[in-house]
Amino acid sequence: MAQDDVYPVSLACGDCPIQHRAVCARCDSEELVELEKIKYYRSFEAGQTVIWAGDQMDFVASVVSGIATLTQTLEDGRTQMVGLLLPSDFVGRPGRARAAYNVTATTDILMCCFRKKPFEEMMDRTPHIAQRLLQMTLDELDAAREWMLLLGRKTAREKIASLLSIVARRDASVNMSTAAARMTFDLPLTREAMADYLGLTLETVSRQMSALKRDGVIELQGKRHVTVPDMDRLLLEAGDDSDGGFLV
Amino acid sequence: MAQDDVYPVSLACGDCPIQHRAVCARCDSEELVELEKIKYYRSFEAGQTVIWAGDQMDFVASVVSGIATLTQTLEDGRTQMVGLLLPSDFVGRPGRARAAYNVTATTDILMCCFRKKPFEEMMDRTPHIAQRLLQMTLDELDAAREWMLLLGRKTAREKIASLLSIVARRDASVNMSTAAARMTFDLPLTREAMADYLGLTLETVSRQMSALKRDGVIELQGKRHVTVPDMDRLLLEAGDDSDGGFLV
DNA sequence: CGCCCCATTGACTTAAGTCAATATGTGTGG
DNA sequence: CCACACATATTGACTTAAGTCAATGGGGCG
Repeated sequence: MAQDDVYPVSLACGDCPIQHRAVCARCDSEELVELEKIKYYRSFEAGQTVIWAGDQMDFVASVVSGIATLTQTLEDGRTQMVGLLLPSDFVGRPGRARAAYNVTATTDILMCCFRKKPFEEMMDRTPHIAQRLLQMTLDELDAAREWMLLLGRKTAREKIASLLSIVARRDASVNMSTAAARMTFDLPLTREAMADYLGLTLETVSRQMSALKRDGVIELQGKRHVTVPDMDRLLLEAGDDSDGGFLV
Repeated sequence: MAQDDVYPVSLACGDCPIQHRAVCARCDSEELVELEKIKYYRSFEAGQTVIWAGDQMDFVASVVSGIATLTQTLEDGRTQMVGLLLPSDFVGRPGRARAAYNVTATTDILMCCFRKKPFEEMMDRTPHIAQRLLQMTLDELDAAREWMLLLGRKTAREKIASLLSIVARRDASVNMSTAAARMTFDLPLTREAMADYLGLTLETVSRQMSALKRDGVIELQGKRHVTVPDMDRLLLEAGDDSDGGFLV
């Protein structure tokens, strides 16, 4: 397992940027005191592996800042990303001893880790945590299913457009900016990571990015900074159901 | 929405074939009494639609017997299966008013429905239910992620072999038969449903089934009855990690 | 400056899709 | 009981989207 920085990061739950969205979101102050006792922070640099599939895992964690990926691989090296972990997302499964997926830091990340045993015990007596985790897991399942539609049925161009709109939407929600017609954001993934996300090769990703640029759907400043002049156009290219209506 | 049979089916929880695996698995007898009050049964014939994506959904349910599918579609009709519902699987999401997916009965099915409002209220005060549902949802998420690897990175032949081994494994677990070298089972899906599951066309499914037959990996009795002379061989064709080791 | 990583582009191959004809099988009514 | 119709499945011929292999380009950092 990769070496991580273990310099003492300290952060009171009350000052935590993800407190309102993380697994602890519903906890009252008493419960937070209890969580403080079993938590510790770890940070990883961009590119580092947080944990390998199959490794013993004695903690569960929340991503505090940065981006990490969950990937699965076939023996011959083909790899598929199966999760994109953003701030407030949860890593690990209570009741499971070993990691099921590779977790890799895509940017520098900070994770709030809970020792697994005490966390599990606490979950058994704290419905707030189990309820919140259930909600988050159901959301992830919905995301996974939308992703399955993308992987199984969309063309390369649609896949790229879908990924770009997902990143744009998330970026808007983080920056509290309203979803405008024209949007600009950073793409936190390499072409290879995009390919692993979308079930494509990196060459195809590159070609389709160029094609979308040529067709005026996107503009590129450098490799990673994207401007979408017309979000509706992008959404159309993504091929999703027109009514971007959200299910409640 | 399709017409369903509402003839009065009645089944005490104590006699329920899925009681030990369903969302109510952890409930004590007192809790079961409460559940009895808010439950009712509905049955659907093979081919019927249980609910359309977007429809109001005033119940959640467990599949008691039979098989149903969850599908998602693009506007132009491309469809992708995103869930295969077997006995004891749960349908619907507490806290959500409308169905997110199309639910279709593949065989005749019986569902144990709970009125949504009272079920949600009960969930809030009954940790056993939320805990069990969390466990089931985490299992589904794992299955969805394995499926994503299949959709994104496997070849048509590997996809078919994977589906066959999943069905074989499930069949074995239902029949309590040990996973033997030689196995025989029914394939409860049409070629089209298989294609929707695997992100392929039905022609490709047909061709690959023929190829696996020609190569001696499977034998067919009629369209739907499959014999696998050597499960290890099939697993190999599925391309999964050799150690079929299960994560706990 | 030059190296390294990441990305782009081109030429060619191939797996899977499309369109279409044919086969198999099942249930219904004459 | 047969024959017809309709569903489902198979197979063939051809097309195409995406993959592969390989060369080239460009930006950032020591």
